[in-house]
Amino acid sequence: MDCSNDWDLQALVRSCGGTAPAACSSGATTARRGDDAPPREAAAAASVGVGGGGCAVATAPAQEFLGQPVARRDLDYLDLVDHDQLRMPFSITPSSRETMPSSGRAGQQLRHDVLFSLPANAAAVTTSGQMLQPRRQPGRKLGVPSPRAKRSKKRQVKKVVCEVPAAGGGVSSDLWAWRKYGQKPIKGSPYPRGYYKCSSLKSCMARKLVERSPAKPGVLVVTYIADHCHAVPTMINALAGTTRDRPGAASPDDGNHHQDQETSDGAAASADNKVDDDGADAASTMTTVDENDAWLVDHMALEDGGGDCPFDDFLWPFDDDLDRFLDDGGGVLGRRLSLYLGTGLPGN
DNA sequence: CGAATTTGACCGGCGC
DNA sequence: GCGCCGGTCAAATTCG
Repeated sequence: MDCSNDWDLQALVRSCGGTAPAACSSGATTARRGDDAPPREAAAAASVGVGGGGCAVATAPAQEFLGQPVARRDLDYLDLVDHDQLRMPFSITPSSRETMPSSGRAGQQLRHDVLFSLPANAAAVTTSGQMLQPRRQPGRKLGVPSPRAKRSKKRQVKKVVCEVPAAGGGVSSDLWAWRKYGQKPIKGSPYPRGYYKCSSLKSCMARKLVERSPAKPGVLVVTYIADHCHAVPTMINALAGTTRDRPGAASPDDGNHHQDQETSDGAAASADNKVDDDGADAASTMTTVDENDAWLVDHMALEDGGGDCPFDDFLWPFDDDLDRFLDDGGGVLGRRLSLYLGTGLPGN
C-alpha cells in the first residue's frame, strides 16, 4: 500500500551497515587482501562521502549510486509502513552513550552501538510465528545431513548494532554487496530477521542481520558482524553477485502484516527509491549512498574515534562542520540534511 | 543458464 | 542434561 513498504531493505541494510563496519575494517584492518581488493578503496571512499569541500557525504542522490539505480527487493517483510515517523535527520546516539544533539526532527534517532564479544543470544525473546506461506517446499532433502561448518565463537566476533529509520525515503544501499542467506522469525518480535552475507568475496566473513524493531516498527535494527576482508567494492563488476532486483519477490511474512508490498512494490519502488532508468542496468549490482549512509559513515567515524578506523580520512573535509554541529546542537548538520532531502543532491 | 532468494532443516550456545 | 532459540546451510525455486 504504502510506498514506504517498498524501499529496498537491502538497500537499507547496506546504507547502515555495510558502510560502518565495513568502512572501519576495510580501511585498515582489511587491507590485507590486496589481491581481492583492488585499489577500489579510494573510489569507494570517495563515493561514500567525502563530498569535497565540506560536503558531508552523500555524493549521489539517495536512489542512485554513480548513476546506478538502487536495487530493491526483499525488505518487504519488514513492513516498513511507519516511514513517516522516521524521516531523515535524526539524532545520533553514540554507543558511548553520549547523546548527540538532535539535528532536526525530533524523535528521529539513529543509534549506533558497537559491541564486542556479545553473548550470542543476547536478544532472544519469545517467538510469535512461523513462516507462513509454504508456497513450496525448498530445503534440503530429508535424511540428508548437512555438513554444517562449525559455528565458531559467536561471542568473539565484533558486532556493530545500529538503528536506522526504516524509511523516510532515504533508504539506500551502502557500499557493500550483501546476499541474503537466511531469514528467521524472532521470538518476541513480529518481524523476522534477515541474514545477509557479504557477497563481494566468498571468503569475506562480514555479515549483517536486519530486523525491525518490535518497539519501533519504523526503525530497523541492523547488526553488522565481523569485518570485511576486502576493500569496499565499487559497483559494476565488483559487486557481481549482489542481490538482484526482484520486483515481485515474495515477501516472507510472519503473519502480522501482509503483502501489500507485492503490489506496491513496483510503484513504490519507483516513487520512493526511484530507480533511474538511465542509470544503467539495474542488473544486479550496485550500491548506493545517501543521506543515511552519510550519517552512518559519519557516525561510525565518530564512534570510532581512537580506534584504528581510517575514517578520519573521510571526515576531515567536514571536520569543521562536525564541530559546529556539536556546538550548536546539530543545526548545521540538520540544515544540511534538510537540504539533501529537499534537493536530493547536496553541493551540486 | 547463472545467480539470487526462499525457507525448512540442522546445529551449537546458552539458560534453566 | 535438556530444551529453546538464534544462526547457518543448502536444495528448490525464481528471475533476468
